[in-house]
Amino acid sequence: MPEGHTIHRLARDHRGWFGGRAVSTESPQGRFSEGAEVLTGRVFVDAFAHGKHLFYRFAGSSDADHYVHIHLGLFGRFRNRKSSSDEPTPNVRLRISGADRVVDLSGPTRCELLDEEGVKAIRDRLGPDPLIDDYTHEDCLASFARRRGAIGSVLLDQKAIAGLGNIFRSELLFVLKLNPRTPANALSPRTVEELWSISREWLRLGVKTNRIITTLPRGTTKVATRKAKERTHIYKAKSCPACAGEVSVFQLGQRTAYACARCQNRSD
DNA sequence: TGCATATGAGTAA
DNA sequence: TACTCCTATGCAA
Repeated sequence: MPEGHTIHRLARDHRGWFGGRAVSTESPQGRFSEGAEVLTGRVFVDAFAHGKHLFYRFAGSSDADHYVHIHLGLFGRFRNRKSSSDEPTPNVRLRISGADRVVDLSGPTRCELLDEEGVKAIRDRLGPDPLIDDYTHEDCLASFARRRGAIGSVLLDQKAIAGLGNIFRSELLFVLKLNPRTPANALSPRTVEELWSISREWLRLGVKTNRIITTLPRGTTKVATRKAKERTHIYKAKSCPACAGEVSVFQLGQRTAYACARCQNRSD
């Protein structure tokens, strides 16, 4: 279930469970055996996220620190295990075992060992992440201004803004009443600021609740249990929740987009 | 039981 | 643009 909030939540959890202590690592599947061998027994210093990318930092002994870069892609997922005596399934790429926590990673698009330079190279390619406080709506505005594509495509482009995925894309455009084909560089500063601020709120709520909820009134923090269909407005909806009209389903930026042609007519 | 689908992105052409 | 990686889930049969 990887949009950015999932990754930031994983970073937070893993930092809390393993941070500052030596852990053991293994690759039951075998595809990260060399990495696991380098890392096992080392101190897990930190975990952090940028967009949908997860990074671990491991202490070097006499050498430089080691980093792990993980990207879940569409299929990757982490599972928590009770203890290291639980047999991993054969497709587990990486298992990390700490004093009282064990996590299994399966199906990632990327799971690789990097040095500090390597981490920097990846982060340099990523756009501003609404969950990272160093970035502001100004960064987002500057980024959008440089792009010619439709806002519906740009929202999925991790170089433009990092951490949003296909669900948040449709939901953001819906609440802003924006036509997905509006050029990103045509949006007013005010609209971009609003887009940034809503993204931040939704992603933060996502970190907290571990799910995507876009239907809470702005500023609300109390989350009532909601059925899946009530958590989003337009994504995969049959009809528009505002006008009851038909939802248009189309490909935009290589992915399926959902929008109401009647309500989302702003071009800014 | 089996198949379509999915919240992603790199690479080749 | 098309193809590839790779796994889990939900729903139809």
